[in-house]
Amino acid sequence: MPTARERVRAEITAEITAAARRQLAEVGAAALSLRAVARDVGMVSSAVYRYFPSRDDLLTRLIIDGYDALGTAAETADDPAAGPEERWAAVCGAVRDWARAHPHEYALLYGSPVPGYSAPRDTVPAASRVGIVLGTILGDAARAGRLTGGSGDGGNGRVPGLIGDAAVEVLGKGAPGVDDAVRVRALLAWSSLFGSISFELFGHLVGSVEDADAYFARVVAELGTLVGLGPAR
Amino acid sequence: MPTARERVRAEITAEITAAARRQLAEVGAAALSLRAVARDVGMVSSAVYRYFPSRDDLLTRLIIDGYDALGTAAETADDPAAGPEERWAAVCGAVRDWARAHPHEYALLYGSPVPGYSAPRDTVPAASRVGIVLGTILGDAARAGRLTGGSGDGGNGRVPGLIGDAAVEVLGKGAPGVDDAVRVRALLAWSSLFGSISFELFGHLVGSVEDADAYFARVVAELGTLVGLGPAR
DNA sequence: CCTCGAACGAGAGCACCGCTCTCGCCGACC
DNA sequence: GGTCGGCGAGAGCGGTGCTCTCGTTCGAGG
Repeated sequence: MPTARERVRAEITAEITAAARRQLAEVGAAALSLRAVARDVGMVSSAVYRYFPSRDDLLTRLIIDGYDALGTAAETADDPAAGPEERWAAVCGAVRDWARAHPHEYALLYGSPVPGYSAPRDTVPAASRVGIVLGTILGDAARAGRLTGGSGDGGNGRVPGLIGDAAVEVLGKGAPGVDDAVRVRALLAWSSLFGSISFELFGHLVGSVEDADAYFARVVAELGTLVGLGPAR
Repeated sequence: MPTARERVRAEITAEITAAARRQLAEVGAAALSLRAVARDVGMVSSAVYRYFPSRDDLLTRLIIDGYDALGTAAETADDPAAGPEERWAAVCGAVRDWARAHPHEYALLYGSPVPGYSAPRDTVPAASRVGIVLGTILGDAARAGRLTGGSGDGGNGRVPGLIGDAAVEVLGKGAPGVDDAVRVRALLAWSSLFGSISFELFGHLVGSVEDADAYFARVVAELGTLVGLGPAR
Protein backbone atom coordinates (compact mmCIF):
# COMPACT_ATOMS: atom_id res chain seq x y z
CA MET A 1 0.00 0.00 0.00
CA PRO A 2 1.40 3.39 -0.95
CA THR A 3 1.90 5.97 1.72
CA ALA A 4 0.24 9.35 1.43
CA ARG A 5 3.55 10.89 0.50
CA GLU A 6 4.06 8.41 -2.34
CA ARG A 7 0.55 9.05 -3.57
CA VAL A 8 0.96 12.80 -3.79
CA ARG A 9 4.33 12.27 -5.42
CA ALA A 10 2.78 10.08 -8.11
CA GLU A 11 0.02 12.64 -8.49
CA ILE A 12 2.40 15.53 -9.03
CA THR A 13 4.51 13.41 -11.37
CA ALA A 14 1.41 12.76 -13.45
CA GLU A 15 0.61 16.46 -13.39
CA ILE A 16 4.07 17.29 -14.69
CA THR A 17 3.94 14.72 -17.48
CA ALA A 18 0.48 15.94 -18.44
CA ALA A 19 1.71 19.50 -18.71
CA ALA A 20 4.76 18.33 -20.63
CA ARG A 21 2.60 16.35 -23.03
CA ARG A 22 0.42 19.40 -23.53
CA GLN A 23 3.43 21.54 -24.34
CA LEU A 24 4.88 18.83 -26.56
CA ALA A 25 1.70 18.77 -28.60
CA GLU A 26 1.81 22.53 -28.93
CA VAL A 27 5.40 23.45 -29.64
CA GLY A 28 7.16 20.16 -30.31
CA ALA A 29 9.95 18.37 -28.57
CA ALA A 30 12.72 20.73 -29.62
CA ALA A 31 11.01 23.71 -28.02
CA LEU A 32 9.76 21.87 -24.96
CA SER A 33 11.00 23.85 -21.99
CA LEU A 34 11.21 22.39 -18.53
CA ARG A 35 10.74 25.84 -17.09
CA ALA A 36 7.53 26.35 -19.03
CA VAL A 37 6.27 22.99 -17.80
CA ALA A 38 7.06 24.08 -14.26
CA ARG A 39 5.20 27.34 -14.77
CA ASP A 40 2.27 25.39 -16.16
CA VAL A 41 1.92 23.29 -13.02
CA GLY A 42 2.58 26.28 -10.75
CA MET A 43 5.99 25.27 -9.54
CA VAL A 44 9.40 26.79 -9.75
CA SER A 45 11.74 25.14 -12.21
CA SER A 46 14.09 23.69 -9.65
CA ALA A 47 11.23 21.84 -7.97
CA VAL A 48 10.63 19.79 -11.11
CA TYR A 49 14.07 18.29 -10.66
CA ARG A 50 12.74 16.52 -7.57
CA TYR A 51 10.68 14.41 -9.98
CA PHE A 52 12.76 14.22 -13.14
CA PRO A 53 16.54 14.34 -12.93
CA SER A 54 16.83 16.13 -16.27
CA ARG A 55 14.89 17.40 -19.22
CA ASP A 56 15.93 14.35 -21.22
CA ASP A 57 14.41 12.05 -18.61
CA LEU A 58 11.17 13.95 -18.91
CA LEU A 59 11.33 13.50 -22.67
CA THR A 60 12.04 9.81 -22.22
CA ARG A 61 8.88 9.55 -20.13
CA LEU A 62 6.96 11.20 -22.97
CA ILE A 63 8.54 8.87 -25.50
CA ILE A 64 7.45 5.80 -23.56
CA ASP A 65 3.96 7.21 -23.13
CA GLY A 66 3.82 7.96 -26.84
CA TYR A 67 4.86 4.44 -27.79
CA ASP A 68 2.23 3.10 -25.44
CA ALA A 69 -0.48 5.33 -26.84
CA LEU A 70 0.40 4.34 -30.38
CA GLY A 71 0.59 0.69 -29.32
CA THR A 72 -2.86 0.73 -27.78
CA ALA A 73 -4.22 2.52 -30.83
CA ALA A 74 -2.85 -0.25 -33.02
CA GLU A 75 -4.05 -2.99 -30.70
CA THR A 76 -7.59 -1.69 -30.38
CA ALA A 77 -7.81 -1.29 -34.14
CA ASP A 78 -6.98 -4.96 -34.65
CA ASP A 79 -9.96 -7.28 -34.75
CA PRO A 80 -8.58 -10.83 -34.56
CA ALA A 81 -11.81 -12.18 -36.02
CA ALA A 82 -11.38 -10.30 -39.27
CA GLY A 83 -9.45 -11.45 -42.30
CA PRO A 84 -5.72 -10.89 -42.54
CA GLU A 85 -5.96 -8.20 -45.19
CA GLU A 86 -8.62 -6.30 -43.28
CA ARG A 87 -6.61 -6.54 -40.07
CA TRP A 88 -3.49 -5.31 -41.88
CA ALA A 89 -5.28 -2.36 -43.40
CA ALA A 90 -7.04 -1.49 -40.14
CA VAL A 91 -3.84 -1.43 -38.12
CA CYS A 92 -1.92 0.53 -40.74
CA GLY A 93 -4.74 3.03 -40.93
CA ALA A 94 -4.87 3.35 -37.15
CA VAL A 95 -1.14 4.04 -37.00
CA ARG A 96 -1.45 6.72 -39.64
CA ASP A 97 -4.48 8.26 -37.95
CA TRP A 98 -2.64 8.42 -34.65
CA ALA A 99 0.37 9.98 -36.31
CA ARG A 100 -1.76 12.64 -38.00
CA ALA A 101 -3.55 13.36 -34.75
CA HIS A 102 -0.32 13.62 -32.76
CA PRO A 103 2.31 14.87 -35.21
CA HIS A 104 4.75 16.14 -32.60
CA GLU A 105 4.55 12.95 -30.58
CA TYR A 106 5.08 10.95 -33.75
CA ALA A 107 8.07 13.08 -34.67
CA LEU A 108 9.44 12.51 -31.20
CA LEU A 109 9.10 8.75 -31.60
CA TYR A 110 10.17 8.24 -35.19
CA GLY A 111 11.96 11.43 -36.15
CA SER A 112 15.54 12.28 -35.40
CA PRO A 113 16.74 11.32 -31.96
CA VAL A 114 16.66 14.61 -30.08
CA PRO A 115 20.06 15.01 -28.40
CA GLY A 116 23.01 12.96 -29.58
CA TYR A 117 21.96 9.38 -29.29
CA SER A 118 19.97 8.41 -26.27
CA ALA A 119 17.62 5.49 -26.83
CA PRO A 120 17.18 4.19 -23.30
CA ARG A 121 16.40 0.52 -23.04
CA ASP A 122 13.21 1.36 -21.15
CA THR A 123 11.59 2.37 -24.40
CA VAL A 124 12.08 -0.95 -26.15
CA PRO A 125 9.06 -2.86 -24.79
CA ALA A 126 6.67 0.00 -25.48
CA ALA A 127 8.19 0.62 -28.89
CA SER A 128 7.76 -3.00 -29.90
CA ARG A 129 4.02 -3.10 -29.41
CA VAL A 130 2.90 -1.96 -32.84
CA GLY A 131 5.48 -4.23 -34.46
CA ILE A 132 4.08 -7.09 -32.42
CA VAL A 133 0.57 -6.29 -33.61
CA LEU A 134 1.64 -6.38 -37.24
CA GLY A 135 3.75 -9.49 -36.66
CA THR A 136 0.85 -11.27 -34.99
CA ILE A 137 -1.38 -10.56 -37.96
CA LEU A 138 1.18 -12.07 -40.29
CA GLY A 139 1.78 -15.04 -37.99
CA ASP A 140 -1.94 -15.71 -37.75
CA ALA A 141 -2.23 -15.47 -41.52
CA ALA A 142 0.63 -17.92 -41.90
CA ARG A 143 -0.98 -20.39 -39.52
CA ALA A 144 -4.21 -20.06 -41.46
CA GLY A 145 -2.39 -20.72 -44.69
CA ARG A 146 -3.19 -17.25 -45.98
CA LEU A 147 0.41 -16.08 -46.28
CA THR A 148 2.17 -16.51 -49.61
CA GLY A 149 5.72 -15.95 -50.64
CA GLY A 150 7.59 -18.15 -48.19
CA SER A 151 10.10 -20.71 -49.25
CA GLY A 152 7.30 -23.23 -49.27
CA ASP A 153 9.25 -25.98 -47.60
CA GLY A 154 7.15 -25.70 -44.47
CA GLY A 155 10.16 -24.95 -42.28
CA ASN A 156 11.12 -21.65 -40.77
CA GLY A 157 14.34 -21.41 -42.72
CA ARG A 158 16.90 -19.09 -41.28
CA VAL A 159 19.59 -17.20 -43.07
CA PRO A 160 22.44 -17.25 -40.55
CA GLY A 161 23.10 -13.86 -39.00
CA LEU A 162 20.46 -11.97 -40.95
CA ILE A 163 17.42 -11.59 -38.73
CA GLY A 164 17.59 -11.16 -34.97
CA ASP A 165 15.65 -13.25 -32.49
CA ALA A 166 13.38 -10.35 -31.59
CA ALA A 167 11.87 -10.32 -35.06
CA VAL A 168 11.66 -14.10 -35.20
CA GLU A 169 9.55 -14.27 -32.07
CA VAL A 170 6.93 -11.68 -32.93
CA LEU A 171 6.09 -13.47 -36.15
CA GLY A 172 5.28 -16.58 -34.14
CA LYS A 173 7.42 -19.62 -33.93
CA GLY A 174 6.41 -22.67 -35.86
CA ALA A 175 4.13 -20.78 -38.18
CA PRO A 176 4.14 -22.71 -41.44
CA GLY A 177 5.58 -20.90 -44.40
CA VAL A 178 7.37 -18.26 -42.35
CA ASP A 179 11.05 -18.12 -43.15
CA ASP A 180 13.60 -15.35 -43.19
CA ALA A 181 12.42 -14.19 -46.59
CA VAL A 182 9.02 -13.48 -45.09
CA ARG A 183 10.62 -11.89 -42.02
CA VAL A 184 12.65 -9.55 -44.19
CA ARG A 185 9.53 -8.53 -46.05
CA ALA A 186 7.67 -8.02 -42.78
CA LEU A 187 10.41 -5.75 -41.46
CA LEU A 188 10.50 -3.95 -44.78
CA ALA A 189 6.75 -3.46 -44.73
CA TRP A 190 7.00 -2.05 -41.23
CA SER A 191 9.79 0.31 -42.23
CA SER A 192 7.87 1.27 -45.36
CA LEU A 193 4.74 2.02 -43.39
CA PHE A 194 6.61 4.43 -41.16
CA GLY A 195 8.57 5.82 -44.08
CA SER A 196 5.35 6.62 -45.89
CA ILE A 197 3.76 8.17 -42.82
CA SER A 198 6.90 10.19 -42.12
CA PHE A 199 7.09 11.44 -45.69
CA GLU A 200 3.47 12.50 -45.56
CA LEU A 201 3.77 14.11 -42.14
CA PHE A 202 7.09 15.84 -42.77
CA GLY A 203 6.01 17.23 -46.11
CA HIS A 204 8.20 15.21 -48.44
CA LEU A 205 5.26 14.26 -50.64
CA VAL A 206 3.79 17.70 -51.25
CA GLY A 207 3.46 18.16 -54.97
CA SER A 208 3.81 14.46 -55.64
CA VAL A 209 0.67 13.21 -53.93
CA GLU A 210 -2.63 15.02 -54.19
CA ASP A 211 -5.08 12.75 -52.41
CA ALA A 212 -3.16 11.58 -49.38
CA ASP A 213 -5.92 9.26 -48.19
CA ALA A 214 -6.25 7.50 -51.51
CA TYR A 215 -2.50 7.25 -51.85
CA PHE A 216 -2.13 5.74 -48.40
CA ALA A 217 -4.85 3.20 -49.12
CA ARG A 218 -2.93 2.07 -52.17
CA VAL A 219 0.31 2.00 -50.19
CA VAL A 220 -1.28 -0.27 -47.59
CA ALA A 221 -2.56 -2.56 -50.29
CA GLU A 222 0.85 -2.71 -51.95
CA LEU A 223 2.55 -3.42 -48.65
CA GLY A 224 0.04 -6.16 -47.92
CA THR A 225 0.83 -7.76 -51.24
CA LEU A 226 4.54 -7.34 -50.61
CA VAL A 227 4.37 -9.09 -47.29
CA GLY A 228 2.38 -12.00 -48.64
CA LEU A 229 -1.19 -11.05 -47.89
CA GLY A 230 -3.74 -10.68 -50.61
CA PRO A 231 -3.27 -11.82 -54.18
CA ALA A 232 -0.44 -14.21 -54.87
CA ARG A 233 2.80 -12.76 -56.05
CA MET B 1 32.21 40.98 -61.89
CA PRO B 2 32.03 40.92 -58.12
CA THR B 3 33.52 43.73 -56.14
CA ALA B 4 36.12 43.01 -53.52
CA ARG B 5 33.56 43.52 -50.80
CA GLU B 6 31.20 40.99 -52.34
CA ARG B 7 34.02 38.51 -52.67
CA VAL B 8 35.07 38.74 -49.06
CA ARG B 9 31.42 38.54 -48.08
CA ALA B 10 30.99 35.32 -50.02
CA GLU B 11 34.20 34.06 -48.51
CA ILE B 12 33.10 34.73 -44.95
CA THR B 13 29.70 33.26 -45.68
CA ALA B 14 31.37 30.10 -46.86
CA GLU B 15 33.55 30.12 -43.77
CA ILE B 16 30.49 30.34 -41.55
CA THR B 17 28.65 27.56 -43.34
CA ALA B 18 31.76 25.39 -43.20
CA ALA B 19 32.05 25.90 -39.46
CA ALA B 20 28.34 25.24 -39.07
CA ARG B 21 28.59 22.05 -41.11
CA ARG B 22 31.50 20.96 -38.95
CA GLN B 23 29.53 21.57 -35.80
CA LEU B 24 26.46 19.90 -37.30
CA ALA B 25 28.45 16.78 -37.99
CA GLU B 26 29.77 16.78 -34.46
CA VAL B 27 26.85 17.62 -32.22
CA GLY B 28 23.81 17.46 -34.47
CA ALA B 29 21.28 20.05 -35.52
CA ALA B 30 19.53 20.36 -32.17
CA ALA B 31 22.74 21.35 -30.40
CA LEU B 32 24.08 23.54 -33.18
CA SER B 33 24.80 26.89 -31.61
CA LEU B 34 25.19 30.03 -33.62
CA ARG B 35 27.46 31.43 -30.95
CA ALA B 36 29.75 28.44 -31.15
CA VAL B 37 29.87 28.82 -34.93
CA ALA B 38 30.81 32.45 -34.45
CA ARG B 39 33.55 31.51 -32.00
CA ASP B 40 34.79 28.94 -34.48
CA VAL B 41 35.28 31.52 -37.20
CA GLY B 42 36.68 34.10 -34.75
CA MET B 43 33.75 36.47 -34.80
CA VAL B 44 31.38 37.72 -32.19
CA SER B 45 27.89 36.26 -32.35
CA SER B 46 26.17 39.42 -33.45
CA ALA B 47 28.45 39.69 -36.47
CA VAL B 48 27.09 36.42 -37.85
CA TYR B 49 23.70 38.08 -38.14
CA ARG B 50 25.16 40.22 -40.90
CA TYR B 51 25.27 37.05 -42.99
CA PHE B 52 22.37 34.95 -41.75
CA PRO B 53 19.27 36.66 -40.39
CA SER B 54 18.64 33.86 -37.91
CA ARG B 55 19.82 30.47 -36.76
CA ASP B 56 17.05 28.82 -38.75
CA ASP B 57 18.28 30.45 -41.95
CA LEU B 58 21.71 29.04 -41.24
CA LEU B 59 20.13 25.63 -40.79
CA THR B 60 18.20 26.06 -44.02
CA ARG B 61 21.48 26.69 -45.79
CA LEU B 62 22.83 23.46 -44.31
CA ILE B 63 19.68 21.61 -45.36
CA ILE B 64 20.05 22.72 -48.96
CA ASP B 65 23.74 21.83 -48.96
CA GLY B 66 22.87 18.44 -47.51
CA TYR B 67 20.26 17.74 -50.17
CA ASP B 68 22.76 18.74 -52.81
CA ALA B 69 25.48 16.52 -51.39
CA LEU B 70 23.11 13.59 -51.22
CA GLY B 71 21.84 14.36 -54.70
CA THR B 72 25.30 14.39 -56.22
CA ALA B 73 26.14 11.18 -54.38
CA ALA B 74 23.11 9.55 -55.95
CA GLU B 75 23.82 11.00 -59.38
CA THR B 76 27.45 9.95 -59.49
CA ALA B 77 26.51 6.45 -58.37
CA ASP B 78 24.17 6.08 -61.32
CA ASP B 79 25.73 4.61 -64.45
CA PRO B 80 23.18 5.10 -67.26
CA ALA B 81 24.86 2.38 -69.27
CA ALA B 82 24.14 -0.30 -66.70
CA GLY B 83 21.00 -2.36 -66.42
CA PRO B 84 17.97 -1.04 -64.55
CA GLU B 85 18.36 -3.37 -61.60
CA GLU B 86 22.04 -2.56 -61.21
CA ARG B 87 21.33 1.15 -61.45
CA TRP B 88 18.57 0.85 -58.86
CA ALA B 89 20.77 -1.05 -56.45
CA ALA B 90 23.72 1.28 -56.97
CA VAL B 91 21.72 4.42 -56.25
CA CYS B 92 19.98 2.94 -53.23
CA GLY B 93 23.31 1.80 -51.86
CA ALA B 94 24.85 5.22 -52.46
CA VAL B 95 22.03 6.91 -50.58
CA ARG B 96 22.46 4.54 -47.65
CA ASP B 97 26.23 4.99 -47.66
CA TRP B 98 25.87 8.74 -47.61
CA ALA B 99 23.37 8.56 -44.78
CA ARG B 100 25.67 6.34 -42.72
CA ALA B 101 28.61 8.63 -43.39
CA HIS B 102 26.65 11.77 -42.47
CA PRO B 103 24.08 10.69 -39.88
CA HIS B 104 23.42 14.14 -38.46
CA GLU B 105 23.00 15.66 -41.89
CA TYR B 106 20.65 12.85 -42.85
CA ALA B 107 18.66 13.35 -39.66
CA LEU B 108 18.44 17.04 -40.48
CA LEU B 109 17.09 16.26 -43.95
CA TYR B 110 14.73 13.40 -43.26
CA GLY B 111 14.16 13.47 -39.51
CA SER B 112 11.71 15.65 -37.71
CA PRO B 113 11.43 19.21 -38.98
CA VAL B 114 13.38 21.19 -36.42
CA PRO B 115 11.10 24.03 -35.26
CA GLY B 116 7.39 23.86 -35.89
CA TYR B 117 6.94 23.51 -39.60
CA SER B 118 9.36 25.37 -41.78
CA ALA B 119 10.06 23.76 -45.12
CA PRO B 120 11.22 26.71 -47.20
CA ARG B 121 10.52 26.44 -50.86
CA ASP B 122 14.20 26.94 -51.58
CA THR B 123 14.88 23.39 -50.51
CA VAL B 124 12.53 21.77 -53.01
CA PRO B 125 14.80 21.65 -56.07
CA ALA B 126 17.73 20.27 -54.12
CA ALA B 127 15.52 17.81 -52.29
CA SER B 128 14.08 16.48 -55.53
CA ARG B 129 17.39 15.40 -57.01
CA VAL B 130 17.61 11.90 -55.59
CA GLY B 131 13.96 11.31 -56.42
CA ILE B 132 14.69 12.41 -59.95
CA VAL B 133 17.56 9.96 -60.18
CA LEU B 134 15.37 7.07 -59.09
CA GLY B 135 12.55 8.24 -61.34
CA THR B 136 14.85 8.47 -64.32
CA ILE B 137 15.99 4.91 -63.79
CA LEU B 138 12.41 3.72 -63.78
CA GLY B 139 11.52 5.86 -66.76
CA ASP B 140 14.47 4.52 -68.73
CA ALA B 141 13.52 1.00 -67.78
CA ALA B 142 9.97 1.62 -68.95
CA ARG B 143 11.16 2.98 -72.30
CA ALA B 144 13.37 -0.09 -72.66
CA GLY B 145 10.44 -2.34 -71.92
CA ARG B 146 12.06 -3.60 -68.75
CA LEU B 147 9.40 -2.35 -66.37
CA THR B 148 6.56 -4.68 -65.42
CA GLY B 149 3.41 -4.13 -63.46
CA GLY B 150 1.79 -1.28 -65.35
CA SER B 151 -1.74 -1.41 -66.55
CA GLY B 152 -0.43 -2.75 -69.81
CA ASP B 153 -2.60 -0.60 -72.01
CA GLY B 154 0.37 1.39 -73.18
CA GLY B 155 -1.06 4.68 -71.98
CA ASN B 156 0.00 6.65 -68.98
CA GLY B 157 -3.33 6.19 -67.22
CA ARG B 158 -4.07 8.70 -64.54
CA VAL B 159 -6.22 8.27 -61.49
CA PRO B 160 -7.74 11.72 -61.11
CA GLY B 161 -6.45 13.63 -58.13
CA LEU B 162 -4.12 10.91 -56.89
CA ILE B 163 -0.61 11.74 -58.09
CA GLY B 164 0.73 15.27 -58.45
CA ASP B 165 2.35 16.62 -61.57
CA ALA B 166 5.77 16.70 -59.90
CA ALA B 167 5.86 12.94 -59.64
CA VAL B 168 4.47 12.47 -63.13
CA GLU B 169 7.27 14.46 -64.70
CA VAL B 170 10.23 12.79 -63.05
CA LEU B 171 9.10 9.40 -64.26
CA GLY B 172 9.27 10.68 -67.82
CA LYS B 173 6.31 11.56 -69.94
CA GLY B 174 5.26 9.20 -72.61
CA ALA B 175 7.12 6.26 -71.17
CA PRO B 176 5.20 3.18 -72.20
CA GLY B 177 3.69 1.17 -69.40
CA VAL B 178 3.96 3.93 -66.83
CA ASP B 179 0.63 4.69 -65.24
CA ASP B 180 -0.43 5.87 -61.83
CA ALA B 181 -0.14 2.36 -60.44
CA VAL B 182 3.55 2.42 -61.29
CA ARG B 183 3.88 5.95 -59.96
CA VAL B 184 2.35 4.98 -56.65
CA ARG B 185 4.78 2.09 -56.38
CA ALA B 186 7.69 4.34 -57.28
CA LEU B 187 6.76 6.81 -54.55
CA LEU B 188 6.23 3.95 -52.15
CA ALA B 189 9.64 2.51 -53.01
CA TRP B 190 11.21 5.90 -52.40
CA SER B 191 9.45 6.28 -49.05
CA SER B 192 10.38 2.72 -48.16
CA LEU B 193 14.01 3.30 -48.97
CA PHE B 194 14.16 6.26 -46.63
CA GLY B 195 12.07 4.46 -44.05
CA SER B 196 14.51 1.58 -44.02
CA ILE B 197 17.53 3.85 -43.83
CA SER B 198 15.94 5.90 -41.06
CA PHE B 199 15.04 2.79 -39.06
CA GLU B 200 18.58 1.54 -39.37
CA LEU B 201 20.15 4.89 -38.55
CA PHE B 202 17.82 5.78 -35.70
CA GLY B 203 18.15 2.39 -34.06
CA HIS B 204 14.67 1.01 -34.63
CA LEU B 205 16.03 -2.25 -36.03
CA VAL B 206 18.44 -3.19 -33.25
CA GLY B 207 17.62 -6.68 -32.13
CA SER B 208 15.60 -7.39 -35.24
CA VAL B 209 18.35 -7.19 -37.85
CA GLU B 210 21.79 -8.62 -37.27
CA ASP B 211 23.57 -8.15 -40.58
CA ALA B 212 22.52 -4.69 -41.65
CA ASP B 213 24.33 -4.87 -44.99
CA ALA B 214 22.74 -8.18 -45.99
CA TYR B 215 19.36 -6.97 -44.82
CA PHE B 216 19.61 -3.79 -46.85
CA ALA B 217 20.65 -5.72 -49.94
CA ARG B 218 17.51 -7.79 -49.64
CA VAL B 219 15.43 -4.69 -49.03
CA VAL B 220 16.74 -3.11 -52.21
CA ALA B 221 15.97 -6.25 -54.17
CA GLU B 222 12.46 -6.41 -52.75
CA LEU B 223 11.85 -2.74 -53.54
CA GLY B 224 13.13 -3.29 -57.05
CA THR B 225 10.67 -6.10 -57.51
CA LEU B 226 7.91 -4.02 -55.99
CA VAL B 227 8.48 -1.17 -58.39
CA GLY B 228 8.53 -3.41 -61.43
CA LEU B 229 12.20 -4.10 -61.97
CA GLY B 230 13.58 -7.59 -61.90
CA PRO B 231 11.47 -10.72 -61.96
CA ALA B 232 7.89 -10.35 -63.08
CA ARG B 233 5.30 -10.00 -60.38
C1' DC C 1 40.18 63.20 -55.13
C1' DC C 2 36.82 63.63 -51.60
C1' DT C 3 32.79 62.70 -49.39
C1' DC C 4 29.03 60.37 -47.69
C1' DG C 5 26.49 56.40 -46.99
C1' DA C 6 26.31 51.60 -46.51
C1' DA C 7 28.25 47.60 -44.73
C1' DC C 8 30.82 45.73 -41.04
C1' DG C 9 32.68 43.99 -36.35
C1' DA C 10 32.46 44.57 -31.51
C1' DG C 11 30.21 45.06 -27.30
C1' DA C 12 26.42 45.43 -24.05
C1' DG C 13 22.18 43.88 -22.99
C1' DC C 14 17.52 41.33 -22.83
C1' DA C 15 14.87 37.31 -22.02
C1' DC C 16 15.08 32.65 -21.81
C1' DC C 17 17.12 28.08 -21.12
C1' DG C 18 19.08 23.71 -18.26
C1' DC C 19 20.91 22.85 -14.08
C1' DT C 20 23.01 23.40 -9.16
C1' DC C 21 23.12 24.86 -4.58
C1' DT C 22 21.32 26.50 -0.36
C1' DC C 23 17.85 27.38 2.88
C1' DG C 24 13.69 27.16 5.46
C1' DC C 25 9.60 24.10 6.23
C1' DC C 26 6.61 20.43 7.11
C1' DG C 27 5.35 15.73 7.59
C1' DA C 28 6.52 10.91 8.63
C1' DC C 29 8.87 7.62 11.31
C1' DC C 30 11.61 6.10 15.79
C1' DG D 1 8.48 14.58 21.08
C1' DG D 2 12.49 14.78 18.49
C1' DT D 3 14.83 14.11 14.31
C1' DC D 4 15.64 13.34 9.69
C1' DG D 5 14.44 13.30 4.92
C1' DG D 6 11.71 14.95 1.17
C1' DC D 7 9.92 19.17 -0.59
C1' DG D 8 9.32 24.00 -2.67
C1' DA D 9 11.38 28.46 -3.23
C1' DG D 10 14.95 31.40 -4.42
C1' DA D 11 19.42 32.86 -6.12
C1' DG D 12 22.80 32.02 -9.21
C1' DC D 13 25.95 30.14 -13.11
C1' DG D 14 26.95 29.56 -17.76
C1' DG D 15 24.85 29.17 -22.00
C1' DT D 16 21.57 30.41 -25.86
C1' DG D 17 19.11 33.42 -29.77
C1' DC D 18 18.53 37.91 -30.89
C1' DT D 19 18.57 43.28 -30.78
C1' DC D 20 20.56 47.67 -30.44
C1' DT D 21 24.15 50.96 -30.52
C1' DC D 22 28.57 52.66 -31.62
C1' DG D 23 32.90 53.38 -33.96
C1' DT D 24 35.34 52.06 -38.22
C1' DT D 25 36.23 51.10 -42.87
C1' DC D 26 35.42 50.45 -47.54
C1' DG D 27 33.51 51.80 -52.05
C1' DA D 28 30.83 54.21 -55.31
C1' DG D 29 29.23 58.81 -57.00
C1' DG D 30 29.91 63.62 -57.45
